[in-house]
Amino acid sequence: MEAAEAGCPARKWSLVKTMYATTARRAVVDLLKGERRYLTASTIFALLKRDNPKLALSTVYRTLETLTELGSVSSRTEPSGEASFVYCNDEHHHHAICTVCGHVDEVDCAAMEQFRAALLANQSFTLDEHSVEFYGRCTRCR
Amino acid sequence: MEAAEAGCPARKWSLVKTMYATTARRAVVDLLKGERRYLTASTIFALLKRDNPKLALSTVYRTLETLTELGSVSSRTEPSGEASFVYCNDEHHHHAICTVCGHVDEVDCAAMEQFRAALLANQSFTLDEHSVEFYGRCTRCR
DNA sequence: CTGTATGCAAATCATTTGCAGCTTA
DNA sequence: TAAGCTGCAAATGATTTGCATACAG
Repeated sequence: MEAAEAGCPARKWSLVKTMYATTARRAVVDLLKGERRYLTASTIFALLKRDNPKLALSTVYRTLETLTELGSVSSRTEPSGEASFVYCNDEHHHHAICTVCGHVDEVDCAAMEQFRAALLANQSFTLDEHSVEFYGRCTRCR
Repeated sequence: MEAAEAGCPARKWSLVKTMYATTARRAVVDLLKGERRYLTASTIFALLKRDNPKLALSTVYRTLETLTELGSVSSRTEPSGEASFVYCNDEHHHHAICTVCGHVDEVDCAAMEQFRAALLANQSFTLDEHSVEFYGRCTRCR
């Protein structure tokens, strides 16, 4: 573990050569775009297995890794320790997660600027990046 | 994976019966209190192994689990997938992590209230819990 | 065709667990 | 002493990897 980059959300772009629009990839993306909530690799695998009987779990993992590098997918770690993934555009990385249905919305956080100023003033901490997750109830579940 | 509790930071208190103040536990707590930065179980194990040659990695894991339940320790997941832990008091759960030295400070976030109001007004999201991590440079590393 | 992606099975690796012996209160 | 710990080694379980085959462009 590197202290200097203790989990700071890295934005890495592989030197993408060519990206084949394969059946498996389309399936994963379509599913995630439709769900809009965090799903584990095995859940995704199970859901897609129906229509793609010969799909392999390793392919799901490889696809999720690729999508994450591209910034189309964001991941988190469930309390159980498993990784889970949501579809999201590359710009936003602040999520409002419904504790009832699991629905994930992206959040606009202009207010974060105030935090940055307060942090610097109060404890001389220069804010560079932040990782935020909000838990609550979405419109439908209130 | 449970959608309804998609990683919402649970605060669980085991029905603590008796807690023996063993050598291993004291060692782990002392180390974490001194470091104040996220350390993985194996790093902790390696550091303590010096003075406690017969310490077992499984004991470190069990101790960290206990401390987490008690609220004395908070954990996160490194990009590598390993879990890492910091000492912290039970009250605060907002960390300012230095991207240079890894030092973890606790953050007072009264400003979060403004977020709550904005979220509700802008996208009808009722904020219950939030998990926040700030990355930046601490006083010493600026 | 040629570079990629996939399936399958085997390999990793962090974390957990069973159990007999050792400690703490 | 008795209820809790610990070490050790074996068991788990998620994620990764090697490789021969199947596709996409």
